[in-house]
Amino acid sequence: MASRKRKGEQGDDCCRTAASPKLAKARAREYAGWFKALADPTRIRILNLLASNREAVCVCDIVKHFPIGQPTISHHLKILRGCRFVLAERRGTFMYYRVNGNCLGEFPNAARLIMDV
Amino acid sequence: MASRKRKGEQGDDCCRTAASPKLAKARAREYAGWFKALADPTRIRILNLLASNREAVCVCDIVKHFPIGQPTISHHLKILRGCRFVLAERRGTFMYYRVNGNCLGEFPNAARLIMDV
DNA sequence: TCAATTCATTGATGATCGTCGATGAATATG
DNA sequence: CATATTCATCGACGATCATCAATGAATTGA
Repeated sequence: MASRKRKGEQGDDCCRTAASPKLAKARAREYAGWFKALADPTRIRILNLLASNREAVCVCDIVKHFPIGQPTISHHLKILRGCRFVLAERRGTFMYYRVNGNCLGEFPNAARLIMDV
Repeated sequence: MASRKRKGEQGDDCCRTAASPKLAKARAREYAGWFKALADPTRIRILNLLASNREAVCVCDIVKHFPIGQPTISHHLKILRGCRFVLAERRGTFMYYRVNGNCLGEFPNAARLIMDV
Protein backbone atom coordinates (compact mmCIF):
# COMPACT_ATOMS: atom_id res chain seq x y z
CA MET A 1 0.00 0.00 0.00
CA ALA A 2 1.01 3.56 -0.47
CA SER A 3 0.42 4.26 3.20
CA ARG A 4 3.17 1.87 4.24
CA LYS A 5 5.84 3.78 6.12
CA ARG A 6 9.37 3.90 4.81
CA LYS A 7 12.41 3.69 7.04
CA GLY A 8 12.61 6.69 9.40
CA GLU A 9 9.22 8.14 8.57
CA GLN A 10 7.13 9.45 11.44
CA GLY A 11 4.02 9.84 9.36
CA ASP A 12 0.82 10.78 11.21
CA ASP A 13 2.10 10.22 14.73
CA CYS A 14 1.72 13.84 15.82
CA CYS A 15 -1.77 13.29 17.35
CA ARG A 16 -5.10 11.64 16.74
CA THR A 17 -6.89 13.13 13.74
CA ALA A 18 -8.04 16.65 14.59
CA ALA A 19 -11.65 17.69 14.14
CA SER A 20 -12.37 19.81 11.07
CA PRO A 21 -13.29 23.48 11.41
CA LYS A 22 -17.05 23.61 11.99
CA LEU A 23 -17.42 27.02 10.43
CA ALA A 24 -18.40 26.82 6.74
CA LYS A 25 -16.19 28.56 4.23
CA ALA A 26 -18.98 30.90 3.17
CA ARG A 27 -19.63 32.02 6.74
CA ALA A 28 -15.91 32.46 7.38
CA ARG A 29 -15.75 34.68 4.31
CA GLU A 30 -18.70 36.71 5.57
CA TYR A 31 -17.13 37.24 8.98
CA ALA A 32 -13.77 38.08 7.41
CA GLY A 33 -15.54 40.77 5.41
CA TRP A 34 -16.95 42.29 8.58
CA PHE A 35 -13.60 42.27 10.29
CA LYS A 36 -11.88 43.64 7.20
CA ALA A 37 -14.19 46.63 7.34
CA LEU A 38 -12.88 47.35 10.85
CA ALA A 39 -9.25 46.57 10.03
CA ASP A 40 -8.39 50.24 9.57
CA PRO A 41 -7.80 52.82 12.32
CA THR A 42 -9.53 55.57 10.38
CA ARG A 43 -12.70 53.53 9.90
CA ILE A 44 -12.73 52.60 13.57
CA ARG A 45 -12.45 56.25 14.55
CA ILE A 46 -15.15 57.27 12.07
CA LEU A 47 -17.40 54.65 13.63
CA ASN A 48 -16.48 55.91 17.08
CA LEU A 49 -17.14 59.51 16.06
CA LEU A 50 -20.60 58.59 14.82
CA ALA A 51 -21.24 56.61 18.00
CA SER A 52 -20.17 59.62 20.05
CA ASN A 53 -22.95 61.72 18.55
CA ARG A 54 -26.57 61.06 19.36
CA GLU A 55 -27.68 62.55 16.05
CA ALA A 56 -26.47 61.81 12.56
CA VAL A 57 -23.38 63.67 11.31
CA CYS A 58 -22.84 65.02 7.82
CA VAL A 59 -19.78 64.16 5.77
CA CYS A 60 -18.26 67.63 5.87
CA ASP A 61 -18.31 67.49 9.65
CA ILE A 62 -16.63 64.09 9.67
CA VAL A 63 -13.93 65.36 7.35
CA LYS A 64 -13.07 68.13 9.81
CA HIS A 65 -11.90 65.60 12.39
CA PHE A 66 -9.45 63.71 10.20
CA PRO A 67 -6.25 64.67 8.40
CA ILE A 68 -7.32 62.98 5.17
CA GLY A 69 -9.27 64.20 2.18
CA GLN A 70 -13.01 64.09 1.61
CA PRO A 71 -12.88 61.44 -1.15
CA THR A 72 -11.05 59.11 1.24
CA ILE A 73 -13.65 59.67 3.94
CA SER A 74 -16.36 58.92 1.39
CA HIS A 75 -14.51 55.75 0.47
CA HIS A 76 -14.40 54.60 4.09
CA LEU A 77 -18.07 55.45 4.63
CA LYS A 78 -18.98 53.37 1.60
CA ILE A 79 -17.20 50.37 3.09
CA LEU A 80 -18.83 50.84 6.49
CA ARG A 81 -22.21 51.23 4.83
CA GLY A 82 -21.66 48.11 2.74
CA CYS A 83 -21.36 46.06 5.93
CA ARG A 84 -24.37 47.81 7.51
CA PHE A 85 -22.20 49.25 10.25
CA VAL A 86 -23.53 52.72 9.45
CA LEU A 87 -26.73 54.05 7.93
CA ALA A 88 -27.01 57.02 5.58
CA GLU A 89 -29.77 59.51 4.99
CA ARG A 90 -29.93 62.40 2.54
CA ARG A 91 -31.21 65.85 3.58
CA GLY A 92 -30.96 68.29 0.74
CA THR A 93 -27.35 68.67 -0.25
CA PHE A 94 -26.06 66.91 2.82
CA MET A 95 -25.58 63.25 3.62
CA TYR A 96 -26.05 62.32 7.26
CA TYR A 97 -24.45 59.20 8.68
CA ARG A 98 -25.14 57.39 11.93
CA VAL A 99 -24.18 54.05 13.44
CA ASN A 100 -26.46 51.07 12.97
CA GLY A 101 -27.33 50.19 16.54
CA ASN A 102 -28.03 46.57 15.66
CA CYS A 103 -24.44 45.72 14.85
CA LEU A 104 -23.26 46.05 18.46
CA GLY A 105 -25.00 42.82 19.36
CA GLU A 106 -23.54 41.01 16.38
CA PHE A 107 -20.00 41.19 17.70
CA PRO A 108 -20.33 38.82 20.63
CA ASN A 109 -22.45 36.61 18.43
CA ALA A 110 -19.78 36.32 15.75
CA ALA A 111 -17.12 35.82 18.40
CA ARG A 112 -19.08 32.93 19.90
CA LEU A 113 -19.58 31.29 16.53
CA ILE A 114 -15.90 31.50 15.72
CA MET A 115 -14.46 30.57 19.08
CA ASP A 116 -17.06 28.22 20.48
CA VAL A 117 -18.40 24.87 19.25
CA MET B 1 -13.09 88.44 9.48
CA ALA B 2 -12.07 85.45 7.48
CA SER B 3 -15.21 83.63 8.62
CA ARG B 4 -17.45 86.14 6.87
CA LYS B 5 -19.54 84.30 4.30
CA ARG B 6 -19.33 85.20 0.67
CA LYS B 7 -22.36 85.34 -1.57
CA GLY B 8 -23.93 81.87 -2.00
CA GLU B 9 -21.77 80.10 0.55
CA GLN B 10 -23.47 77.65 2.86
CA GLY B 11 -20.44 77.31 5.11
CA ASP B 12 -20.96 75.39 8.35
CA ASP B 13 -24.73 75.24 8.22
CA CYS B 14 -24.89 71.45 7.95
CA CYS B 15 -25.27 70.92 11.71
CA ARG B 16 -23.95 72.03 15.07
CA THR B 17 -20.32 71.06 15.54
CA ALA B 18 -20.07 67.31 15.95
CA ALA B 19 -18.30 65.75 18.91
CA SER B 20 -14.83 64.40 18.23
CA PRO B 21 -14.15 60.67 18.25
CA LYS B 22 -13.48 59.70 21.84
CA LEU B 23 -11.27 56.78 20.91
CA ALA B 24 -7.57 57.72 20.90
CA LYS B 25 -5.60 57.11 17.74
CA ALA B 26 -3.30 54.63 19.45
CA ARG B 27 -6.19 52.54 20.71
CA ALA B 28 -7.89 52.66 17.31
CA ARG B 29 -4.67 51.37 15.80
CA GLU B 30 -4.54 48.57 18.36
CA TYR B 31 -8.13 47.51 17.66
CA ALA B 32 -7.57 47.73 13.92
CA GLY B 33 -4.64 45.34 14.35
CA TRP B 34 -6.87 42.84 16.12
CA PHE B 35 -9.53 43.05 13.45
CA LYS B 36 -6.92 42.85 10.70
CA ALA B 37 -5.77 39.53 12.14
CA LEU B 38 -9.31 38.22 11.64
CA ALA B 39 -9.84 39.83 8.25
CA ASP B 40 -9.02 36.63 6.39
CA PRO B 41 -11.29 33.60 5.93
CA THR B 42 -8.42 31.15 6.32
CA ARG B 43 -7.35 32.62 9.66
CA ILE B 44 -10.93 32.57 10.91
CA ARG B 45 -11.24 28.91 9.99
CA ILE B 46 -7.88 28.07 11.57
CA LEU B 47 -9.11 29.74 14.75
CA ASN B 48 -12.37 27.83 14.50
CA LEU B 49 -10.56 24.56 13.92
CA LEU B 50 -8.46 25.10 17.04
CA ALA B 51 -11.58 26.04 18.99
CA SER B 52 -13.27 22.86 17.75
CA ASN B 53 -10.58 20.72 19.41
CA ARG B 54 -10.30 20.47 23.17
CA GLU B 55 -6.59 19.70 22.92
CA ALA B 56 -3.87 21.52 21.05
CA VAL B 57 -3.36 20.66 17.39
CA CYS B 58 -0.04 20.36 15.60
CA VAL B 59 0.72 22.29 12.44
CA CYS B 60 0.81 19.26 10.15
CA ASP B 61 -2.73 18.41 11.25
CA ILE B 62 -3.91 21.95 10.57
CA VAL B 63 -2.37 21.84 7.11
CA LYS B 64 -4.42 18.76 6.25
CA HIS B 65 -7.67 20.70 6.50
CA PHE B 66 -6.78 23.53 4.13
CA PRO B 67 -5.94 23.67 0.44
CA ILE B 68 -2.91 25.89 1.00
CA GLY B 69 0.72 25.13 1.71
CA GLN B 70 2.44 24.68 5.04
CA PRO B 71 4.45 27.94 4.84
CA THR B 72 1.22 29.87 4.41
CA ILE B 73 -0.36 28.15 7.42
CA SER B 74 2.73 29.01 9.43
CA HIS B 75 2.40 32.59 8.27
CA HIS B 76 -1.23 32.79 9.43
CA LEU B 77 -0.38 31.15 12.76
CA LYS B 78 2.33 33.73 13.34
CA ILE B 79 -0.18 36.53 12.84
CA LEU B 80 -2.74 34.91 15.14
CA ARG B 81 -0.04 34.32 17.73
CA GLY B 82 1.14 37.93 17.45
CA CYS B 83 -2.32 39.12 18.56
CA ARG B 84 -2.48 36.48 21.33
CA PHE B 85 -5.46 34.83 19.68
CA VAL B 86 -3.63 31.48 19.81
CA LEU B 87 -0.95 30.02 22.04
CA ALA B 88 1.88 27.76 20.91
CA GLU B 89 3.78 25.02 22.67
CA ARG B 90 6.65 22.87 21.43
CA ARG B 91 6.73 19.10 22.00
CA GLY B 92 9.76 17.56 20.39
CA THR B 93 9.61 18.14 16.67
CA PHE B 94 5.99 19.27 16.76
CA MET B 95 4.42 22.62 17.45
CA TYR B 96 1.00 22.48 19.11
CA TYR B 97 -1.41 25.38 18.81
CA ARG B 98 -4.56 26.13 20.78
CA VAL B 99 -6.89 29.08 21.15
CA ASN B 100 -6.29 31.60 23.90
CA GLY B 101 -9.50 31.38 25.90
CA ASN B 102 -9.13 34.90 27.21
CA CYS B 103 -9.68 36.59 23.86
CA LEU B 104 -13.36 35.58 23.66
CA GLY B 105 -14.25 38.10 26.33
CA GLU B 106 -12.25 40.83 24.62
CA PHE B 107 -14.56 41.00 21.63
CA PRO B 108 -17.64 42.42 23.30
CA ASN B 109 -15.36 44.70 25.27
CA ALA B 110 -13.74 46.14 22.16
CA ALA B 111 -17.13 46.45 20.51
CA ARG B 112 -18.46 48.44 23.45
CA LEU B 113 -15.47 50.77 23.46
CA ILE B 114 -15.82 51.44 19.76
CA MET B 115 -19.58 51.75 19.52
CA ASP B 116 -20.46 53.20 22.90
CA VAL B 117 -19.41 56.59 24.28
C1' DT C 1 -30.55 79.61 -15.95
C1' DC C 2 -26.26 80.06 -13.61
C1' DA C 3 -23.17 79.73 -9.88
C1' DA C 4 -22.08 77.54 -5.51
C1' DT C 5 -21.93 73.60 -2.39
C1' DT C 6 -21.85 68.74 -0.96
C1' DC C 7 -20.64 64.34 -1.77
C1' DA C 8 -19.55 60.15 -4.76
C1' DT C 9 -16.81 58.25 -8.36
C1' DT C 10 -12.75 57.58 -11.27
C1' DG C 11 -7.95 56.65 -12.28
C1' DA C 12 -3.45 56.46 -10.53
C1' DT C 13 0.24 55.42 -7.13
C1' DG C 14 2.78 53.39 -3.41
C1' DA C 15 2.17 50.12 0.36
C1' DT C 16 0.52 45.97 2.28
C1' DC C 17 -1.31 41.22 1.93
C1' DG C 18 -1.88 36.16 0.76
C1' DT C 19 0.33 32.69 -1.43
C1' DC C 20 4.06 30.02 -3.23
C1' DG C 21 8.64 27.47 -3.78
C1' DA C 22 12.99 27.06 -1.73
C1' DT C 23 15.71 26.94 2.16
C1' DG C 24 17.16 26.81 6.96
C1' DA C 25 16.85 25.61 12.03
C1' DA C 26 15.58 22.29 15.46
C1' DT C 27 14.63 17.73 16.90
C1' DA C 28 14.51 12.73 16.74
C1' DT C 29 16.34 8.21 15.35
C1' DG C 30 19.61 4.76 13.98
C1' DC D 1 27.44 11.48 12.46
C1' DA D 2 23.94 10.96 8.85
C1' DT D 3 19.30 11.03 7.65
C1' DA D 4 14.45 12.13 8.11
C1' DT D 5 10.72 15.02 9.79
C1' DT D 6 8.49 19.27 11.37
C1' DC D 7 8.05 23.88 11.17
C1' DA D 8 9.67 28.84 10.44
C1' DT D 9 11.76 32.11 7.48
C1' DC D 10 13.05 34.23 3.06
C1' DG D 11 12.37 36.19 -1.53
C1' DA D 12 9.20 36.80 -5.10
C1' DC D 13 4.77 37.61 -7.43
C1' DG D 14 0.08 39.09 -8.26
C1' DA D 15 -3.85 41.08 -5.90
C1' DT D 16 -5.86 44.21 -2.87
C1' DC D 17 -5.87 48.51 -0.11
C1' DA D 18 -5.50 53.51 1.50
C1' DT D 19 -4.86 57.69 -0.27
C1' DC D 20 -4.87 61.49 -3.48
C1' DA D 21 -6.17 64.89 -7.28
C1' DA D 22 -9.52 65.57 -10.58
C1' DT D 23 -14.05 65.21 -12.08
C1' DG D 24 -19.00 64.32 -12.11
C1' DA D 25 -23.83 64.14 -10.15
C1' DA D 26 -27.27 66.17 -7.31
C1' DT D 27 -29.16 69.92 -4.86
C1' DT D 28 -29.85 74.76 -3.50
C1' DG D 29 -30.55 79.58 -4.11
C1' DA D 30 -30.35 83.88 -6.63
